[in-house]
Amino acid sequence: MQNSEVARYFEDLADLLEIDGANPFRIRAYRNAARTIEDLPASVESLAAEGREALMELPGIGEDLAKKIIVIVETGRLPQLDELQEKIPSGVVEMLRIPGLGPKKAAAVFRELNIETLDQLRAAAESGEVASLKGFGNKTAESILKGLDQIETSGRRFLLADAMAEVDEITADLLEIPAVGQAQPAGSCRRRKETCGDLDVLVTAADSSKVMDALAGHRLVTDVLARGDTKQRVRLKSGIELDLRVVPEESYGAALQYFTGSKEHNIVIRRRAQERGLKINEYGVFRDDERIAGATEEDVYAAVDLPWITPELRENRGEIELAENDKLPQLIELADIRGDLHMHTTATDGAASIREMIDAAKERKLKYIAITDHSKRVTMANGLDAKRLRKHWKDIDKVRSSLSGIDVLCGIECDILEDATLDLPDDVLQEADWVIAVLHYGLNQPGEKIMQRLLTAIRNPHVDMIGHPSGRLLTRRPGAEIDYETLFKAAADHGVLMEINAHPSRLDLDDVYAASAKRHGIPVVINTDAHSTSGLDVMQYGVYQARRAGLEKKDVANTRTLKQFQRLLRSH
DNA sequence: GCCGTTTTCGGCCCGACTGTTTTCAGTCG
Repeated sequence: MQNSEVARYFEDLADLLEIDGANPFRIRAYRNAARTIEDLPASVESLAAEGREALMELPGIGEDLAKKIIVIVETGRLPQLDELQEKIPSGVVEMLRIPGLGPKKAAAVFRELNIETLDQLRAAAESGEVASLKGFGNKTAESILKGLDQIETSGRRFLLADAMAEVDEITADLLEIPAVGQAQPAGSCRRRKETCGDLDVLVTAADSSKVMDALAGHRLVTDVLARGDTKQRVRLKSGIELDLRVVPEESYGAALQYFTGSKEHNIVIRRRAQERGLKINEYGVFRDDERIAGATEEDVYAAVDLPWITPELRENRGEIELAENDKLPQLIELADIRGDLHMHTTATDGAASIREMIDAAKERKLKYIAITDHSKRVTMANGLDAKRLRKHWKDIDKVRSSLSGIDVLCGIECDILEDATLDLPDDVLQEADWVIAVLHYGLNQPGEKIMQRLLTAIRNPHVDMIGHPSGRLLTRRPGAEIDYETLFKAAADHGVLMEINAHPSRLDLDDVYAASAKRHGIPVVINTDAHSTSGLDVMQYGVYQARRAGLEKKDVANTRTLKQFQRLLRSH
């Protein structure tokens, strides 16, 4: 059973308990547990097999939750969840997705009006029944109707690359306003999380109404959802929502820290403040009523005896302990990248020729690249069979011999077929400078079969790297069911590298598993998987993901010179 | 439900905005 499945039980239980009016701290305990399990690099199922004590080592998992996890893993059910689902119809849980309608109101329409589905809710909102409930009114009914329309289209998450493009444009435009001092994006976007649910922008301004007017009239904005003295919420044309916060200069650092999150990181930071007799809010760090810090983030962290922590690490996954012991990693930067070892040309589904890709790589100051077109199984992309591949390599060789300033490897992105064989014979793979093995098809196969395929590839002596290991496409489809512990152990044994695919829809390995690969001593390679010259520009997103995983320059193989890289390949 | 260099009980981060309210509950981030 996948960790995310186990986590789902506790998320669902927490939702139901909220509607049921349970103790909020108990609900939080379930949500914390869900998150811990979700973020766990190891398989919670195998941990459960070791017994209760092993599970209780995990933060936020006590005796009761450990028992529940074992029950879930062994039976596929959770009795408490079954009972509550019996009591509360699934339609009532769905109501929580309506903005402005939380567990209390969902419970009210269910209990008072016997409403069990979203359709019934719509009818009751239209008839005025909802508005007549105590604590409800016409505005609430209207907002429910609007929310019902909205959840059909939104509620989704957005790719980091798309979110950043929008929030950066808006931030730059706000900075043009004379009344604005500082401005920058915060939230998950600033933490470079692979997807963002909404956008946050923080500004300092003498007159907040001028800033809010400007935002309301911005070309990307369609609706103003809420507006107060310091906070405004708008919806963009793309459907994503954006929060604007206006704060005074002396609070800018505290607000930036606060609105960058993550929530989990901030809870721990605030607890540290409490332990020191301090209080942190978005206006500053206070001892009693006296502000002792707040203008910069550095000051806020210093107030709780910590060095500044880079936003990418702020997930409460151990960064605070590292900061405390002065062990924060020196994270990799884009400028550290020397090579790009995954890209396509017109030989298969790329838009640019060999020569164009090489020139574009040189423009981007890359010292070496690998051309890695598809193998024949990818018919849609005009994948290469042995004969065409050998001809392609000859073409590459011709171009590279006439060029200086960049090294070019003759590579291949070879499919791992559904029957766990490779799409090209060994004698062909042997001739390659660089072999990436990947899953493209049959991603829904059972975990065992998937692992058999990956392990076959890893054991093949010609395979150098597993590309986009899970095959996921963010916001569109989940990845294959992979046992990462087994995968990484095998890769470490056979000297096979792991990719962080930098394409904004992939970012695969993800942050949690990239960190795990590092712990297994496996060098990670960050590649663009470019299908055009501009596709080479997504390297930045792969670097963000690597930073979120805590990777340093030395952990990423393509920060080395080509000679060092090839030595690593042979020795590893 | 978890957790403990003040605690095995009694805490658990903190504030803005909205709508329905005459002082606050619910929701959200």
